[in-house]
Amino acid sequence: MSHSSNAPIPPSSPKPRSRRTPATPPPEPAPAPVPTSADVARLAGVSRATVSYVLNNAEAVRISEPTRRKVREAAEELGYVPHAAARSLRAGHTRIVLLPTSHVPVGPLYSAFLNELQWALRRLDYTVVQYGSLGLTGDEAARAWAELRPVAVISLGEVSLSAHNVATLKRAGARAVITLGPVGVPGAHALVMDQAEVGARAAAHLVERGRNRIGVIVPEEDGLELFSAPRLAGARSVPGARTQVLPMAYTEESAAELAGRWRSLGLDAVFAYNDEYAMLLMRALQDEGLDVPGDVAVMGADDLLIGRLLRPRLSTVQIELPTGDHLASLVDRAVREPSEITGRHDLMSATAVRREST
Amino acid sequence: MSHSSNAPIPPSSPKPRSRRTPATPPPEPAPAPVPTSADVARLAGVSRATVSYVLNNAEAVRISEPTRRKVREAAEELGYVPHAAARSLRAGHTRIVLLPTSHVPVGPLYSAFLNELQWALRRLDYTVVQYGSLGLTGDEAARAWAELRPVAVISLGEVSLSAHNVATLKRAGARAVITLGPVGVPGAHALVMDQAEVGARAAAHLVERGRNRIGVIVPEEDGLELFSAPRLAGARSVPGARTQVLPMAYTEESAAELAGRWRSLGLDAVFAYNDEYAMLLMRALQDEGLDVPGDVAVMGADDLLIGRLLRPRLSTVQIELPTGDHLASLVDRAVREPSEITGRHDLMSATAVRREST
DNA sequence: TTGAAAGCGTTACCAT
DNA sequence: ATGGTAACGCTTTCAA
Repeated sequence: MSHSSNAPIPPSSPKPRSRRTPATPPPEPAPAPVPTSADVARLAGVSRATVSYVLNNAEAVRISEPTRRKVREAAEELGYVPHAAARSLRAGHTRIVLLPTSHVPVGPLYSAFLNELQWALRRLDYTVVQYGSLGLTGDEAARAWAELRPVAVISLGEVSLSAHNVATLKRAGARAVITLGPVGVPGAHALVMDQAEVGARAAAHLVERGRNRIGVIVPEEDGLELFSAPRLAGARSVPGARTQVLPMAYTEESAAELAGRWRSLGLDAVFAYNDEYAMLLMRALQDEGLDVPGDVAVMGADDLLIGRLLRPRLSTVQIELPTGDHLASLVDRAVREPSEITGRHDLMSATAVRREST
Repeated sequence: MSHSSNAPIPPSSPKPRSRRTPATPPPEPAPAPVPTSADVARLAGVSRATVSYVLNNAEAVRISEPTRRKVREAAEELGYVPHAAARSLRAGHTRIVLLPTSHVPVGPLYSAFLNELQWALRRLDYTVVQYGSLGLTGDEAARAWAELRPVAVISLGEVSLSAHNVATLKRAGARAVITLGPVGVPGAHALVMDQAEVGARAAAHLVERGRNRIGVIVPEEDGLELFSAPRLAGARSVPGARTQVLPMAYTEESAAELAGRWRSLGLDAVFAYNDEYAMLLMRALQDEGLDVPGDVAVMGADDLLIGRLLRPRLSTVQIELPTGDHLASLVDRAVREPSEITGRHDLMSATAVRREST
């Protein structure tokens, strides 16, 4: 186990030819080797330890000003940049927050939210790794994520994690595994954002307005079930509401097709996945000669700006989301003191907003 | 400024059998140590080398089936997951593609594009690291990115890189530094997506339709200058177009305010940043009693679906973007054979689409 | 067929 | 005030 690597090095010793792994014979243009702290040390005529101290502003040890300058200049000259992987290997932990991504944008509201979250995490000095997990099982995903040794994982529910998967991640060093989905996973911090409430508010509102034969628009696009399924379930759960599932793609054709057979459906209201789908369908219904809300009440969700620009103005479900900063600091707290935050935390609230379309 | 290593996270405490450095006395809840390949080897009664061979399906060496099973079972039992950082440290390179992010969503079109790109990269087995670079100078950003030793960097232009910065990244092992912005950086692969063309097409279309006093809507939101500035410049460059800059926020209030003083501006056309801003303004103008396109022609950009749902239907600039797959494979080629792809590649084309608003 | 050991780049202890 | 050195977890010759 003795690592007698580069033995006592005279400051003037010539630089070794090639330090790179000779895995493959250098094709032709020998790639210039990445400068290491050892290179800096050699150039500055000091030890690697000293380099580390200087560059990290270590306070435990005192380094003379001339030495500091020498080291800094050497680093500058070589264009030295420390190696994050080596550092975290040594440190025993990373600052990686892993964010699994579904492969379809789930709408402007959540895109903005996720974006905000990333920024907030970045501000707290975390490194956000976006990990696409298309079609991975819980086991596969957990393994793949664990390889990166993230200090935290924030899952929206793209993959359904078992308690065992959470355990795998924790054993790999994750101090916080957070689920944002409707369902809590045993062992994980559950920050509940239950989309079911959205559907429930919408349906309840429609029932209140005297409608009870409610069509529910479910996007045909893949990857949205995560949001659309709970919303549908929520709508179904409302007493007095007779719901009917209506798949629709986010295209004019699909909307026109649905609108074309609308009269035969015998519905007096519709709740769309979100305001965008609602707008699309409402336009198609109007083009079909139907009156909104006279013939059919239309309800959207997410309270997007476009809803207010339509005529009639779109009734919707307004969603109160935590700010990215808030969630980020929650994550940060969970990382610092894993035991502190636990159990379910409700983060989302939904309210029906009546405008003119219902 | 960021010393991610000196993070306020207590190092994992020592295992009873003392593999870890007993730096600090165990706080309280001794976190179980992360199992390593050595642990697997010990449990399976083989050497670490054998473990590596088995788990990586090494073909150079033949391991007996019983041994393989023993190793696999041991790994399973311990929930062993290899450590990506250690692996890439040893390997001398990573599969990280670094994607700097601006802190504001630049619109549905580009969000979707970036999302697609991430997926395509993921499919090619790259790890996408989203790196927020708010307010970093080129030097700072290059350093921070280089620490991760990404094999490729895809910059949209959030930070302006110098040739020196590109050199830093390459010296840190980046085989491809790709800029998607309008301007090429010396030393980088330039995949040009020049937003100026969008503005030029829009203005040219308006001039063709007999309008020449053109207002150009520029978002007040931060982080969009990256796109809006070139679009504005493009519009200005069109002969015969007299342009006027009109800052506007993406809110009803801002739009109403602008619409309120519209008649005093003496304009006969407007080109908005994108279809969303166009929709917002068009509604405000209509509410103000102005006729579109009679009193004022309205032109959007990005050819979003909503534009086709409006009345009058929104004229726009359709943008032909490369698919995420295409760009990903371009990146992949650049990584595999850095010399092959070089120089400027034009990736974007823009076409004016006349509907009813102009 | 398997094992011992070197080394990737870093940092932190313990000597000078 | 500095420098030697071990160790983080992994892969890969080289020997046995």
